Amino acid sequence: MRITTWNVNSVRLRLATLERIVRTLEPDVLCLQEIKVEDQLFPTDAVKALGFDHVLVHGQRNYHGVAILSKLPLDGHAQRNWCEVDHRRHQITHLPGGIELHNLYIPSGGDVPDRNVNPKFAHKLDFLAELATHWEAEAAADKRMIAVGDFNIAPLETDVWSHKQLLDVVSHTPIEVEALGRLQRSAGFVDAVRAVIPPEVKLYSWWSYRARDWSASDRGRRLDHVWVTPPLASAIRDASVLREARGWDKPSDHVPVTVDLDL
DNA sequence: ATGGTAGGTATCCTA
Repeated sequence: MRITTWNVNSVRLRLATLERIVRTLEPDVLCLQEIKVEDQLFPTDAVKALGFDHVLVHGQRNYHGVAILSKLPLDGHAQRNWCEVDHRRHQITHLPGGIELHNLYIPSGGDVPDRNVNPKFAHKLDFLAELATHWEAEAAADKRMIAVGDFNIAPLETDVWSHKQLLDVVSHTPIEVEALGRLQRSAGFVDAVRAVIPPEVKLYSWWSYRARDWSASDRGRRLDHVWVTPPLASAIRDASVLREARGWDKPSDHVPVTVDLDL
């Protein structure tokens, strides 16, 4: 099974790019974040025409929103809110074999990495903590689970273009990296991408729109992740980041991250 | 130290 996660940054504006990504990667399951559209206006017919018979949308107007497109049948559809904030950031379904799939858009956290002056940063940390507490309580490490999405944190030194220069930049601060670490430990998650591509190798999935030349400056961060619980760790076969998609017409600022599992 | 771009919406918010 091939699963891809991609922050699409407006699904309606990006349908041609979505089609090119599907033709290039041929994923069985494609998890989208930041669809920026409410459920009724999601282009369901267009994605079904790409071969995804099973479509689960958890959208909202203007901001956030997640969707799962699948060629495999999906069982159930749950949505979760964290921190009592009505943002559509988390949906859950089941893949064949009873595998629980989580599609996540973790809050970006604003500009100032101080929870006392920046409510968005506090929300990001609280979101991570509440989800970790939830997974710890249900002993999720024993379940067959996949968690994917835009986690908005680059945990490793090689996940950013400059570890030193980003230590005080939201997405790579020690407090965020620790919060993400607790979330990862909460269900014993294996970072499927780093299980394939060694942690020594620099690897990014996001480049700012603001760079004059994103590829030349290459100031990227690895914000998008695919994690699996221990019962699925031995199924990991391959992982890749479609860097070239950042250079296509009408790119998202994120590129797709793909993992192959032998289930 | 600063400002740079993009998307959706409404003339600003979020990333």
